Amino acid sequence: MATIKDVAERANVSISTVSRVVNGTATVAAAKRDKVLQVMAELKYQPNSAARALAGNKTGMLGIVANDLADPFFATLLKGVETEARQAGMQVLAACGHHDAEQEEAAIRSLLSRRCDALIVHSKDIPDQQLLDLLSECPVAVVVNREIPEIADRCIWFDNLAAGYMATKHLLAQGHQNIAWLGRNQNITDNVDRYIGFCNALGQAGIDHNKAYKAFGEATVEGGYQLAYELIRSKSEVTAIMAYNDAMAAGCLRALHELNYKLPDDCSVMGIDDVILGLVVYPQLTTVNYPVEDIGRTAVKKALALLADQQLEMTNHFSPKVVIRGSVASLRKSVLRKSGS
Amino acid sequence: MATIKDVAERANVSISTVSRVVNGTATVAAAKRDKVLQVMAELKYQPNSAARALAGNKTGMLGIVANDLADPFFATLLKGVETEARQAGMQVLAACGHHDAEQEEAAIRSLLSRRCDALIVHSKDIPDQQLLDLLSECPVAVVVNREIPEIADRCIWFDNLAAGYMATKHLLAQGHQNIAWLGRNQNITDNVDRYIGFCNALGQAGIDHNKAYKAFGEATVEGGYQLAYELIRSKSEVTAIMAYNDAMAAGCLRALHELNYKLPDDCSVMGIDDVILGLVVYPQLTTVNYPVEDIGRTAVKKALALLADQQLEMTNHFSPKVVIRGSVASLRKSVLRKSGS
DNA sequence: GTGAAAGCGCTAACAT
DNA sequence: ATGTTAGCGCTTTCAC
Repeated sequence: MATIKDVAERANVSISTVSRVVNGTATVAAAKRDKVLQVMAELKYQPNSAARALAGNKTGMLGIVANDLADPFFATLLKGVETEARQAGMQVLAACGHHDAEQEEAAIRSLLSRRCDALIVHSKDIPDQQLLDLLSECPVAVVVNREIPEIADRCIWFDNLAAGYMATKHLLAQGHQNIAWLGRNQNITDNVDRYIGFCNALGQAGIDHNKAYKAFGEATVEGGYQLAYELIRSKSEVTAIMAYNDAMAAGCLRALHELNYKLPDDCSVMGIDDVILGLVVYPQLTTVNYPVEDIGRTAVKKALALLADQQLEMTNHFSPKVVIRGSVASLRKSVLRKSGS
Repeated sequence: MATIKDVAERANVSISTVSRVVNGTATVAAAKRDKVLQVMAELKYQPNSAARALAGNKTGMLGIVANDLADPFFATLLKGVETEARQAGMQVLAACGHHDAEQEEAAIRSLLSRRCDALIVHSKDIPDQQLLDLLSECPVAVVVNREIPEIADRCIWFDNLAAGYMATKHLLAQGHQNIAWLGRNQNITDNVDRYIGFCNALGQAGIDHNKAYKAFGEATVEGGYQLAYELIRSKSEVTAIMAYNDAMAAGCLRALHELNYKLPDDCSVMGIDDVILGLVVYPQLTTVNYPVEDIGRTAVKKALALLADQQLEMTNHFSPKVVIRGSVASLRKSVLRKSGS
């Protein structure tokens, strides 16, 4: 591939002049500029980013650590990040943690090694202190979906507790009392917080959450399916299911269909996340919106502001919002229907 | 961040020695090696990839051009690419084309500029010749989901025509005759090929495809929904819908539910792609498997082989496979049910 | 086994 | 407005 030197020689100018034309860092005589531009095209010149990074001490790359790129949740986060980064002329370098502490660390290290100008980190498996330690090597790092007190101003998170609370409140408002919790069998903060929100709402309604129906499994469509299938067969008095996330809720819906439940009247189902899955199931899922794409964009904005040393004040805390669709019915209606059949 | 020089000084060795320890390119006396290792840890040394790339003339980066990272299809492709790349110790650099020729070109250029060792390209909007021209600047490029005669050996594609054909055959085998085609309103080869497959199957069954029911719209859940809704209301004699992809098929299912169709008996629906959406809808979608993740992995393997100058012979052509789930019923059953109601 | 030194392609002073 | 030059941090000969 052609280098800046090749271009300079062919255009009879110095490499500085070529550099100026490429970067627009200073004015160049029109004739020379045109000649350079022409030669660049002829030679299909593409500046070497490695050399640029080395000389200029910035790479123009934004690193992002996610868990699993195929998961709609991370894919959406990534999209938000990419959109915003591209607008700022930066490239996104993605590395996967695969829900594993060691791989998460390796992912961060490789991004560090690439000298990304900034890092957006989604990590659940590395302990706070170790993460802080790793990130201390990075000029700018923003943490998403996690709150670390020491760097609270560089954390962007979603209020999972409020999400669990609001979702459950919504179910209670529809008259449901026998509400089951379909949880995730993994103690990450998301899960714990949503569950606490669930318990709080129940407690406030005078329902003892210890007596609430609960089942725990994998946070996937399949996990939700299996859990719901078992639960409903043994506890037919349950009139509403609060799932940890939309994937589980979708599995849940499928199980109920298979058990010939008429939805949503025979049983209401509520999710949290608001991913695309909720739009394709029938009935469409009533859920709580988790603005992932927005979070991704905000994380990048924050990172860019930090890079530019602007103290740009912005929310780093996103609140949930209930999205009403078709999977939750009021209990009254359900009961009427049941007694009628 | 610490440099190789810092490490060398602190360990009382030359930078060459540090380099040797880091890369294992030559044996170093045990004592020195240990000292270097220790200092590296103390200083949290991370080799600067830019400098490495510049000096070593390879970046260890694999570039991938996709359209939209949030689309489950590309997300899965990306996952396959990432998995395979990571095993080979390479990092993935993603750039988006956003279904637009100019942006696709910009994406490729930026990847070229980054001096990726190899490129995996998914491009639909750039004409063959221009794409060849762009890729000629890249040491190794593999094209996915497209066949360009000049570089056929570096193309990995899926037989869309066979997919359309097999899917339609499946519908015909269930006795359906009034089959509607829910197509994409954009002439990319995928769409055209699948449609030709559809027509061929129909023709073989003695059905004039010109008279077949057709509707075209956006290849999304929403697009499928709207199209199906309109189509079914005006052409109730349709007993089966062949959708361009799973997303449209999912939208289709929703429309039918809303029209109070009993599925799959009142109307069968078939998709193509086999993405996660098909597992959450009810009934689960009968579709044709498109092994995207596999294609992603194969593309990387091919790229790596090319990099290593191995002439590794491998399939660069993936065939479809029908995946039978619950959204297609045999016509006989449907008719019986209809006359009985 | 180890160190010195020459680049890799570029940017950013610094001259002119 | 333009050219010269000194690095950026590393790999890789080439000597010893």
